[in-house]
Amino acid sequence: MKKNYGIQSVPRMSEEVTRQLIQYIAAEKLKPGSKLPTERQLSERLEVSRSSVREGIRALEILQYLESRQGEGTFVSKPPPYLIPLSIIRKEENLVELHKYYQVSLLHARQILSLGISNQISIDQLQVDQADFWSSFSSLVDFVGKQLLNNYYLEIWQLTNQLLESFDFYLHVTNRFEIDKILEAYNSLNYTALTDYIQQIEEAKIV
Amino acid sequence: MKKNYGIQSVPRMSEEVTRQLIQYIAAEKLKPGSKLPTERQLSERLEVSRSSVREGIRALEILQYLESRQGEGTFVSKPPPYLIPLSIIRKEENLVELHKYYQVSLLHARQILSLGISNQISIDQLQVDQADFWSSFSSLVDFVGKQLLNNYYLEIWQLTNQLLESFDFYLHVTNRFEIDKILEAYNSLNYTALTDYIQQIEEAKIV
DNA sequence: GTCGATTTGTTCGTATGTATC
DNA sequence: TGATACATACGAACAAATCGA
Repeated sequence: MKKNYGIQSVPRMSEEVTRQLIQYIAAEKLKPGSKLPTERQLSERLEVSRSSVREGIRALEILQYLESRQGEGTFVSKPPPYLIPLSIIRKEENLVELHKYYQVSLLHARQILSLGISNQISIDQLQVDQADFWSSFSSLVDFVGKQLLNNYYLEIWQLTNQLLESFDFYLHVTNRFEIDKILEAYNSLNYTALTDYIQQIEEAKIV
Repeated sequence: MKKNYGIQSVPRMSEEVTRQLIQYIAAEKLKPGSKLPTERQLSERLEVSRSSVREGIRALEILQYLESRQGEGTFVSKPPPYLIPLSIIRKEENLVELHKYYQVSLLHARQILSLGISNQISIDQLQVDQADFWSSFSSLVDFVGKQLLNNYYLEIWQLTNQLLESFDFYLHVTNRFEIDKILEAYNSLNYTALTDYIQQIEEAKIV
């Protein structure tokens, strides 16, 4: 009885290839322009078919991380994109790197809430859990973000926030914040108070 | 002498598949959770091999746009991600959609320049073309952004800016802006003047 | 300029694992 | 339990592009 534990039942070969490729490039410190082993070599080393290797490469290619040219080979084209899905990264926690996501996340949270105020989006119907700041903050941003015309702010925020959560990053934020202060600033349309508080959040100590 | 300048000489089948899939989903107005035709059906309809179909699906899967489950099928998992590379989109200009990118782009430009000021990043060495506002503005953001610790701001900005440029979006911005005002505000560390001006840029008329 | 080796691009056939009924 | 539908995976073969001798 082998069932779906958690995310994915059976890891896909092509996904494994993607992971290995990222790891390989990092380990070998390959710069943009560097050539990767041929598909056949990768196929042998990783002990998967060439089809699977190709699928793995194709995924990294749409992220503009790799580029393969017929008759030449496959090359590293850019530094690893910030948007590599959770399922692929799964490396050790890197607080320095995660802190960058934290900043990007808060930038968008601030933007979403600011626009929420200026567009007079009411949050009366929102239920928040006073006890857990980050979960209630997430609910707030999510709630407001979904009602904005520009959905990209929310998308980037969700992406970064999701990543931070999955790595339990918020546990490393030692400062205690209060969701009430944010809700109060929001409801009283106090833009400066809101941004100031988010500024404080951004400057929190990470341990 | 035919060289590969720019994009790509011959479009790849798998890339064509990704394009078609995006188009198909949009045309059929498929919601998250909707099932796509089977790989074999797609293979027949698009007249490509199953391998190519799979490669195309794999690319959209890492963007978390599709999700395929063995024994079940392939499903739409999320609305089209904002980060779909230029080579794939290539649809008609959609000013409404592009305007969202414009907003995201300016959000990051503002953040980059603000951090540039507070980190006292000098722009004395920067050469700008006074005549073309957007090209000089790009140079500025790029120049400052590269010197920040957090490279994700720059990455998102580059992504959106690149897309806007490729669709000649800036030609639709009728207002005339002056790069000097921005440079002056930046050099005099006048944070509010800077953000105010960028605010004006964001509110520009698009025709 | 041609030839041959290398490498990615593409296809097809086959077998297997998984989910649903 | 069995049957069906579907994705997963492999390997062989050939096409097309690139590069160097």
